[in-house]
Amino acid sequence: MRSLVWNATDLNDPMPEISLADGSVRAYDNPLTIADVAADIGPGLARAALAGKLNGELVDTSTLLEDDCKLTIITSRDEEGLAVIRHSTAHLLAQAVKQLFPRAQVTIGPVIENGFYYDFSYAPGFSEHDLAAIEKRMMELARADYPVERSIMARDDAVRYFKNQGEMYKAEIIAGIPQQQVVSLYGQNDFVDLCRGPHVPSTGHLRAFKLMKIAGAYWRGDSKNEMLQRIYGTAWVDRKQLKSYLLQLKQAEKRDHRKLGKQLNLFHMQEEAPGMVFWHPRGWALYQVLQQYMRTEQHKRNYREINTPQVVDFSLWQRSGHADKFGDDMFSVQSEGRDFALKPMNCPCHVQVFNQGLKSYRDLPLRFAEFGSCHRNELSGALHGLMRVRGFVQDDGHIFCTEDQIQSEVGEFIDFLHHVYRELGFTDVLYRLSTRPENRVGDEQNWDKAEAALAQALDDKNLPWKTLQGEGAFYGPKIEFSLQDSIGRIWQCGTMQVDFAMPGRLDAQYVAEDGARKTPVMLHRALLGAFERFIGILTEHWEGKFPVWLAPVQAMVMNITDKQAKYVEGIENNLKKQGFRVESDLRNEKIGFKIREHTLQRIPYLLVAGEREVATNSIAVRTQGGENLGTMPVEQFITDCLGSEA
RNA sequence: GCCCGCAUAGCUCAGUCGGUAGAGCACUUCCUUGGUAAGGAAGAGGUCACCGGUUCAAAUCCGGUUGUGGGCUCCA
Repeated sequence: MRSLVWNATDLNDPMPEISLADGSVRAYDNPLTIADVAADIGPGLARAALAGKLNGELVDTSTLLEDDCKLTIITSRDEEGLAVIRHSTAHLLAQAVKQLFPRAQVTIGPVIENGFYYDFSYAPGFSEHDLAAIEKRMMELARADYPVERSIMARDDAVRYFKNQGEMYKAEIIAGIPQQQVVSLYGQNDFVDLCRGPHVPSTGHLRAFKLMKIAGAYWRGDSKNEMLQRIYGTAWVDRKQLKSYLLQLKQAEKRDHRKLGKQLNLFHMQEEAPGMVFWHPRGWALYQVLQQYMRTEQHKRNYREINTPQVVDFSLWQRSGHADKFGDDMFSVQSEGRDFALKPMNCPCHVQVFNQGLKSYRDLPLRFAEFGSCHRNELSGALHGLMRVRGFVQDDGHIFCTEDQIQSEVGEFIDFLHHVYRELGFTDVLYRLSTRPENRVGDEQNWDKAEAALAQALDDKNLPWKTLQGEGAFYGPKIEFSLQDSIGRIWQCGTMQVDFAMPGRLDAQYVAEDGARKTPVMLHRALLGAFERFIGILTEHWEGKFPVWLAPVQAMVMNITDKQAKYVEGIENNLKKQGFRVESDLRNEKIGFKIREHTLQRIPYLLVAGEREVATNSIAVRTQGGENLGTMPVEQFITDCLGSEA
């Protein structure tokens, strides 16, 4: 092998000429692999090379270079390198599992955020206690540094090969590939798996991984299929990165709203009411502030607040179409021989309000809002703290309008939502457009129109959005506005849904300009979604350190000795009269003790009154962060710290 | 609903090999009246989630139920 520095005159040279990422070009007198090129550049790179990017395509280092090409050597410093490591670690897991549990069948093992998983079919099932042994075997296999070798096979041969191995799931996957296609297999020691690749050159490159948890997962993601055993793992370039990731997870745990909810005494849940919340004084204060804030903001935007019944005869849900699709998930109430349901949503009730009195096109757009209390009997396994509950209150709203008004209404709504999210501290919003599902009502043209209207609205605002194919509601497509919790799970909060179907089903009409009766379009929308979920997200986002205007208790007033008790109560009452959320702590404890306690309770301002403050008719102000703002009269504290929003 | 964990005092958690339960904080009482992240002492507090089984004996082993945690599925 001979490497030459590129000479611009050799244009007809048959040797492979390789343009590298740094702009240099190398030519060789015979075909060679990416690993060879790496070795030619330097022994350090030869050791570090995990894969190559050949003309933009990610390939193995064993790939033979025969023609001129553009090549980037991928190492663990590249994002793609880490993905390759994770993918190869998934294979390592499968190899270890096959060695320890020969009867287990392999299925798929993709890379996910922070790691990978692998799904196995194994009738006796794995237990979390098995993970340690599997992980130990993985370490041994990695240390053995087996070369990872790629080979190809005709599709039908591959199907036969895996069937012979007893790997029925693999055979089924390969049988789904077009017949004329060849498939690639990757082998390491005694283990062979179907895979597109690429993979690390040898198992020794896998140095920092940890198996995290075990879960069930349906074959091909369908709950009608059998359940497989999924093992999740995390993998990193080195031990240091792994350690820092695990530490990060541990720290995120401290922000968990369930933990903070208990520590800050916001709410609790108990066995007698699974999935429903008992709000404590401080949690309810937060809830009420949030609700009042939303009420004010909606009022500014010409929403009319209404309120509709909790218990409604089943016949209404049948007419709306909800009983058909969600009947089993509704709480039912039998009384006086009639079947009622606890309302699972507010829209049919809003149509009832709309239907009272004849509406004119001049009334549109008509915007109804309700803090609507809803109950849904969610699957027990779906419940999750405040994020997924069975009883909740939506900041629901329905806009009745004409088709021509859709675009501007959706646009205004997005602005509204951004305003609210910004004031609550959220700037990272995920935008998704969920399109027509298989089970749906309404005709196709209306679905076309509705989906196009929503897409257009997102584009008009220049928002980065993704499509969720088939994820829309049964009556219309929706934009989902989602936020993330402390460990990155995505939760839908806001929504905007275009509905051409339900108004017609429930006989909503208005009189148009020409005197004809027409059916309005209905826009279902929520900004927070459910107060419960939003407060969960809000708590994790602020780590319980809410901004003053949201804080359940804005200030705690405390005395140094019993002699200042009266004075402190006076301050407390004064602030309360002005509408602030204030408490006092007159306990016979040292001031350091009280400061510690209320600081841990994340109270924004701690007000201390001792002899000096009483003498000067003032208070000493300390922030939650520990900053001493000095001594000042109450009036000054209000203007400087609380603002005037009480 | 499904898969895998977990459930001990108000909270956070110990509890070995099966031999009738322990700490810290919180709580109550007393002492202390102390100037910005834990002052001291004493006391009280548990049908070990619930139901059943094995055993001379179960917090501990086995089965079931409920709740809960992590996933899957679902999410009007």
